[in-house]
Amino acid sequence: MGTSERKQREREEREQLFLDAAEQLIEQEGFMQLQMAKLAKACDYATGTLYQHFTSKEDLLMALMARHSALHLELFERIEQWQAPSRQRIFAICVAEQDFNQRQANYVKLSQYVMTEAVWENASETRRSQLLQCGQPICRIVSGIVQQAIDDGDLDPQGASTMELAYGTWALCQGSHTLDHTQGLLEAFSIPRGPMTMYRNMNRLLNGMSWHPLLDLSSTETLQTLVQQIEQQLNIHS
Amino acid sequence: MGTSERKQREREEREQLFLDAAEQLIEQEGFMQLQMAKLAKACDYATGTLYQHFTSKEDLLMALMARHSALHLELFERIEQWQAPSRQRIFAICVAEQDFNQRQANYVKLSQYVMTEAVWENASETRRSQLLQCGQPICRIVSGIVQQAIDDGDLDPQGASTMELAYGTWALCQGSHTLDHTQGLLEAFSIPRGPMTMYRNMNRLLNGMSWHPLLDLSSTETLQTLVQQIEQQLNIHS
DNA sequence: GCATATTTTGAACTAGATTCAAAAAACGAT
DNA sequence: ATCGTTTTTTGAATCTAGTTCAAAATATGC
Repeated sequence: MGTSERKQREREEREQLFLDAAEQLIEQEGFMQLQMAKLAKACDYATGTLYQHFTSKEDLLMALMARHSALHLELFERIEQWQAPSRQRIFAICVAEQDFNQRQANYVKLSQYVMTEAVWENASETRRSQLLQCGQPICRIVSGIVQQAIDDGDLDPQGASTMELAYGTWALCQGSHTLDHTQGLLEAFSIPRGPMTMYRNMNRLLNGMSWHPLLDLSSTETLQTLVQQIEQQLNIHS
Repeated sequence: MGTSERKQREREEREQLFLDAAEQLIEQEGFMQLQMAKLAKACDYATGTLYQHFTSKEDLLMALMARHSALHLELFERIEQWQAPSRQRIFAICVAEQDFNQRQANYVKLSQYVMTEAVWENASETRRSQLLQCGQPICRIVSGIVQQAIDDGDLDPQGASTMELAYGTWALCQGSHTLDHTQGLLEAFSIPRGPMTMYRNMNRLLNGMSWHPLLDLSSTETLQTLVQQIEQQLNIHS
């Protein structure tokens, strides 16, 4: 009946309200400082009400992550639409992500935290699969680019599945961001901070997949121009 | 004077005792279940005593990590001693790590957790730099292998620092392990579990660095043989 | 053997997540 | 509109586990 639909909608709205407020609080004082009671009060609800939406604090963090990944997806969709050689498109993902993560450092940390057993295991099963679902379209887009490369004859998979190749780029991105965001690590090993290191390594990986056209890494210029081109065309930094 | 030396030693011994016990408890029930009071009791000490060694629970987890990384280092040292072409040696690190992490799944999770802001920021500064120090010899060894490759003419850095190249392999390993250990992730994206995916991607990266001799990835056989060879020669699975 | 300094102890303190019985609100039938 | 019933909200009470600290125990040096 009609009333229950409205209720459902109101419930959904309240959930978004909680998430909005959580986002704001995290913005202000970092996600470690987030407190359930404080959050509830900030929304003029009782603590218990918060627990009608999220089974635990971890569940809430994960919900936040899931919602946030919609923004992330948007990025990928922009690249999906972009008409360009596959090699540029796959690299564009890396560039877009780098920029995205740069600006949402809190979220990189949060996602790192959420993927931890400590958090993962304390969220509801529903939430976990929701979050995994969020990855699906992204996965589809990346696979699509790999597939395009194969179809265009730019990439010979040599027996590897499209997923395997996509996984490689993913792992490299993931690992780079993790290392990047670990306090003091780059400094301890005197690795220059900044995206270029990761860009170069990504292109090495792509070259190693024989993903044409290969990029010449001996010139800093070439890569920098490429990055700028991508940033402009995709309207990154917007 | 003599007495204070003995005291120092006893203190050190007790610290190891705590860490041993913590290790055992984690073995039994996972690191999330570790409780300071329980741990102290298990060692027949009061809770307060535990806090004379570790400023917080996070500090303890980090100490555990630091100690554990000595085992990790051992692995790297075995490879450092190993006389072989640089390309085999750098890949051997990957193989050895894979095996190591396979068997110490708890530690992969712990290290993932420890590198989280939530933990990192709650450990003492001393401990943090201790942990970073632990990475130094490993870093040195990997850099050494890269350097060997350059000296042997197997690798043209094309202007990249040895650290940058080492960083690439590190990030790929790191990222792969993170993804591997995130519950349900591989399954959600139907990526076959097992080390071969990561081995192939690592070799793609190395090929992309033009690290000679390049490995032909079109044959599963070749790679598998290589892995077996490395495992035998390094006496992995021991 | 005694005065002083150091170390250990564990009960008390604390923070903050979670629960749940009571109160309030919504609902639906009369 | 009224009343009995169901659903939702509330927030004080509960609970867990990390951390502290004053008192007790032990060690040290004279």
